[in-house]
Amino acid sequence: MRDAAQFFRILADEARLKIIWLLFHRDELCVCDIMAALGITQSKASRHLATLKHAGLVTGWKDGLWSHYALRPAQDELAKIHLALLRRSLADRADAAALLKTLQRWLDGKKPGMACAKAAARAAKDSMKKARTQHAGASR
Amino acid sequence: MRDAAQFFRILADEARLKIIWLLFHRDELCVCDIMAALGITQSKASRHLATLKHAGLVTGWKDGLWSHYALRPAQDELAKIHLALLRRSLADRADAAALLKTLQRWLDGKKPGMACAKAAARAAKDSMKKARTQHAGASR
DNA sequence: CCCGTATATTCGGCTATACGAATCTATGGG
DNA sequence: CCCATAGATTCGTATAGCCGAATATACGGG
Repeated sequence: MRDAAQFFRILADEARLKIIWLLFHRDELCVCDIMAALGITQSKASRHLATLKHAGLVTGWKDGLWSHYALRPAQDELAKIHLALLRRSLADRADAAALLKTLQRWLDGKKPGMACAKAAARAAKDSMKKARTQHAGASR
Repeated sequence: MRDAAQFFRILADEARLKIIWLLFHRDELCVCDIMAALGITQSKASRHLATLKHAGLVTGWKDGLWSHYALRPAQDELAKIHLALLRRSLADRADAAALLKTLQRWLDGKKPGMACAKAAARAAKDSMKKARTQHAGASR
């Protein structure tokens, strides 16, 4: 049962849940996509992806400069069913839908040859700023 | 999605998983039952039960000196399905079955009027000792 | 009242995990 | 070569969670 707890520990992080959620809907994403969609720093994106990979939920491969990540067809039965279920239960959450839309917007704006990691970092910083002010506003 | 992560965080602890698992199979248990079955200290049992209660997964009520706890028919859809699934996926784990047997043995030995918390603490200490020596043996 | 019991809570310490910033490592283009 | 880029890793730190021991609370019996 220790490994069951371990498995849930992997899911017990909002950023990781979001990454998994996005990967349900795209075959693959690169690190800068995650940065831009979640509005997080590069190191945070990279670290969480490494965690997911290490846990076996995700695969990653390099293609030149870019690292791509994709969901891994879960080997473990516990994981498989829980992930399928997770997908369904996230499906009717407003923030999950919004997240997909943010990703879509980012992907649409992506031009081949652009400095996409920098653009992603900018986008992330903007969205962090927006989140902060929203928060400040909401707390009054 | 923050609350989804929060929910998984509750499940991300072996002791809490075990408690939930036991409560799947008995209508109610008191703190000393948990201590004895899991082989943990009183404060650990009480704290994890409080956590589960606070998370809404469990209800508790006092009956004289004893506190009883029971699973709470989950209100949240996410929680409900995941718990049902969890139950199924734990069902064919050897350690989960063993845990139930340990509980059964403890309950069978329980006599009305006995100092059951003390007996539970003793049982817990014994099982901790056994686990330690097993561990030491296995690591060689 | 006073005591023993069952449970809750507090305390102090420890470990695990998360984070941003900075740095390191590859890789491809000029 | 050299440089800019994508991503991985390190570093120092902050926070969160877990723990056992000790203490506090609340209840019931004598």
